[in-house]
Amino acid sequence: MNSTNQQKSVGRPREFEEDRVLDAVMNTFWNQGYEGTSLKDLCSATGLHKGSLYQAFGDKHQLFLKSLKYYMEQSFKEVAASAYLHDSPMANLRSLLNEITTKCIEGEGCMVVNALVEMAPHDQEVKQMIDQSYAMKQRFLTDLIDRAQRDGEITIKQEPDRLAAVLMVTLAGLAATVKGFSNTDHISYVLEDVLSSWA
Amino acid sequence: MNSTNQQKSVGRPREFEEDRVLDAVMNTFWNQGYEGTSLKDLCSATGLHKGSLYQAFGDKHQLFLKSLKYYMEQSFKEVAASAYLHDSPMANLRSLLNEITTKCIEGEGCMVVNALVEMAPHDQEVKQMIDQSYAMKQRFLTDLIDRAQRDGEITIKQEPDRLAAVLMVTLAGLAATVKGFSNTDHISYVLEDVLSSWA
DNA sequence: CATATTTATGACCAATTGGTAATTAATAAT
DNA sequence: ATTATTAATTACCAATTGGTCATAAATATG
Repeated sequence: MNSTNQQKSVGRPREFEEDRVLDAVMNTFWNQGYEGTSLKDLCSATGLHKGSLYQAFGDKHQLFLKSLKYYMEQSFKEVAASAYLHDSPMANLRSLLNEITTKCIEGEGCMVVNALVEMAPHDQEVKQMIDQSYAMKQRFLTDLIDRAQRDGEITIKQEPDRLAAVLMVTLAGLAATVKGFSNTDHISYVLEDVLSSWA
Repeated sequence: MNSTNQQKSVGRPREFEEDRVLDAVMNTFWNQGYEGTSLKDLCSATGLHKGSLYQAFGDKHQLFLKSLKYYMEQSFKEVAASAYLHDSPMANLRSLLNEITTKCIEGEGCMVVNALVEMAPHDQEVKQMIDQSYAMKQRFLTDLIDRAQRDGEITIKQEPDRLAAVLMVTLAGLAATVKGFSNTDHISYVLEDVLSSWA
């Protein structure tokens, strides 16, 4: 295995980069949903024929799972960094929530929330993936809140994990709400307002 | 027009009650989504043939719009009453949010939030309907919050409409979150926690 | 009873769906 | 150069999709 992931192997070489394709697939599912996306859509988005798509990634459902996983990894990477910029846990929490809010507004929502609403009730695999990522994010927030409380920057007397649950629900709500409004001014203050009510 | 809505008219009489059908359609769209629901699904849910469905309600999209409108009316009726049970605005706000939370958990989500996530970005008519109902609910909450602030039961210094926006987003988040968890214990406290942080 | 009107039913339709398989092309190993 | 292996392309498939239409059935009117 080398750094460019182009290990020479027997047979005709791939003409596409897997991540480039996964990115296109992800974007298509992200803004059309699972049922709203046809294989034809995926082909025109990726430039591949469905035969190639199937051989490389499996059927539509597997393709969705892989693109969802890709989304989770990428978006977490993109966002988690903002939680380590400052010394104070509260400042880190603030900039994290700001970053998520910004990304959520720019991206017109969150693929995980889309999948949660459309698929989780009828798709055990999707449900499990979301469950896992939810638990991880919840722990991440709980930790930040806990430390902010010890620092005295959060004075409200409530269990950190319950406060984290409030943030998680609010963030999900943000991702949903954003899809209905062209003017997102009101919405962008919501997380700040929640946080400042804990001061 | 009479009270039973069974005005005798020329031609073969309908063999179904419009509201009964609309209710079945609503439930199907509610838990399968728009793209996830086929005409066959709607036929088996209502017991009608698609010819009848088309003649009575129009095509799939119109049928969705009508069932969404039906949902909005019914759910608002069901829930709004809990905001007039007590004298204190704060107590009314509390019981309203409790009622919504309970209904949301029982119904495994909210059809409006589902439609918001799945359709609003690509469907102008759905977007408008949701926009309207959102504005109305926001005003409803703003009014309650405003009066609770004047009563001194909400002490946090923030504009009522911004606090209402927080509640709206949190409620949307609740509707989304509920779809991923069989155990809804943690979630059921979220609205209470938000409210109590304003005390 | 005959007619006009509305509804229910089932046949029908072109287009699209997700998915498969056969063929051709490009590479590495021998 | 031949062969094995993998990928790209194309043709193909049954099933389902949303939607229409002709026909039969049920009622009110005359």
